Amino acid sequence: MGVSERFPVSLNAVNIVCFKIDWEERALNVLLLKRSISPQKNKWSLPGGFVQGHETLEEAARRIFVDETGISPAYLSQFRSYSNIKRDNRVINQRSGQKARVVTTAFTAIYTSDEELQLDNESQDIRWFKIPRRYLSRYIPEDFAFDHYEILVDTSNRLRATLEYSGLATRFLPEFFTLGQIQDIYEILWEVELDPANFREKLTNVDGWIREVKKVPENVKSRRGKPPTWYKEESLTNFERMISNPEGEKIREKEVEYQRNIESSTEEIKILKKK
Amino acid sequence: MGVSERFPVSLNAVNIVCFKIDWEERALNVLLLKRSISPQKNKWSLPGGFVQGHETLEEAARRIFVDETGISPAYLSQFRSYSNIKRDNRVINQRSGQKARVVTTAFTAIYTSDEELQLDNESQDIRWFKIPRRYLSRYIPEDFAFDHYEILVDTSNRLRATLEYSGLATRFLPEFFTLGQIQDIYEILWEVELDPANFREKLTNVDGWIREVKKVPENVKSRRGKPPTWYKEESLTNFERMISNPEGEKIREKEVEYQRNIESSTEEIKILKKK
DNA sequence: TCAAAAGTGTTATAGGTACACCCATGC
DNA sequence: GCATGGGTGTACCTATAACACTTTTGA
Repeated sequence: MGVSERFPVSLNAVNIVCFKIDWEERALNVLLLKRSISPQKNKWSLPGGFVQGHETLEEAARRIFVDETGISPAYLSQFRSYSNIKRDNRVINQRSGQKARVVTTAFTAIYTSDEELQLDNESQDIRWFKIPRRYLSRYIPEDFAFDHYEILVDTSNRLRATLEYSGLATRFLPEFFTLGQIQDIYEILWEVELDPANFREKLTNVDGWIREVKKVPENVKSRRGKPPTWYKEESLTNFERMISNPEGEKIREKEVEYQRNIESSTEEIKILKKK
Repeated sequence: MGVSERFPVSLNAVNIVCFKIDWEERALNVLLLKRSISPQKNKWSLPGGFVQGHETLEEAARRIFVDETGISPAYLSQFRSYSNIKRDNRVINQRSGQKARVVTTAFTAIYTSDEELQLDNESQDIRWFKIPRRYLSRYIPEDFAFDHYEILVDTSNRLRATLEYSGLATRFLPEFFTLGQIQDIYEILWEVELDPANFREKLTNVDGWIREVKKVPENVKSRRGKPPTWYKEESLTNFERMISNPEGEKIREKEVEYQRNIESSTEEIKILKKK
């Protein structure tokens, strides 16, 4: 059962849900690995692994993600921990047959570049998958390892909901960007069309989020149309007023559903109070 | 270091930040325990303990909270995990001297009733502490165990910020409540005064959150003034438009600061990408 | 009858939505 | 010139904020 009753052994893992924008398809993508080792061999999974004794969850997430994918995320932040007992309960000592359950902490990551992915030796395939808001199952693998499908769905719902009241959108963009590109992020993630005039109005009324930069960044190839004003992120603020999503009701419903799920998971056990 | 390099031992704990409203003082309170065991003996701490192998984090949080306090929370939801290596690194085997680090997952809990607290044998004192927005240190103990002060501050900032776009306020109230009581929650947590007329307007425009109930609940002692309309929570929605906090800027700033902190904690390690 | 709490109404201002229009550039 | 993406202006409507006012009760 554990090292002792007092200190039961459980293993701490992390999993990284890494998003990027596919600019050609105008779609949100997520990075998945096909496992080549047991358990759950041959199934698709989120990048992840065990936390070592000398590192924080955040450090583990970054280390493991870089090791398993060959790329480095521009943003990495804790989402929540998953601890269903059945999610992963494995033998940790072949001789004694001792088993331990695995608690994983899911991280939301954002990747902004376009480098080549590198397979490590625990995976047989690595790919970006399109994750649309609807009919998700048509675009992603059927055979997910552990509870990684659930983690993916929770994380992407939260990501979409978060855009309404935080400046996370700019984390999908390079250092210098235009207002039109911020609008693109919102349109791609929400799968809606927004009025450019009103959207810009909204953006320029958010304090402390983005700052105009005078010089045009290098490596910008000129194209048709008026040259845009360039901006850079100042700080990742939360908004005073929401940038409201025309399809927001559906996304907020999913967040409500999610809340109900994580709450009900505690209702199963009834404990009598001491008296 | 661990069971093996592959499966490093780390201990999973939970801590519960339990809030309630002190209606007499019109203040937000948090429940703290004074430890009577090592480590960190005689320091004040959040209720918490180790997760057993057969239970989820949520189940552990509820079990431990009930055991340690004698009361049962009306709301319990994961906040985030804390994994600083120095936060708690303890000997788990006296013979071998084997040490293990403790990762804790903090939970936000809300208590709505007023039953008597029960001390268990690992604590020498249990008390509700007032946690105002400013000059917090004047109201809470100086000697906090582990990183519990940090957890308390993060959690209460998040709680205050969350009210702007979610219906969490009703979780501080009993099954049946009035619009005035919802306003009280906002006023107490934000330490502001809100216009009753405009506040009611806002509330009645939120879909699916609260529902009018025709009958007057029992045990309501009549008092001066027009008898109020009674409501009950329908579902814990996220709002389409924020209920904006006149002091919101300061609270949002704290959330931004917090975001910066948890992000920068990953920046310390630089890892070269494989090529 | 008056104080207290709940609840309604009114007005000025700010914000949101829809849409027409202007600007600078490459082809 | 004209298509293209960037950007401004305006009219209309809704939301918010401030505050006066009415309703219903207990003492």
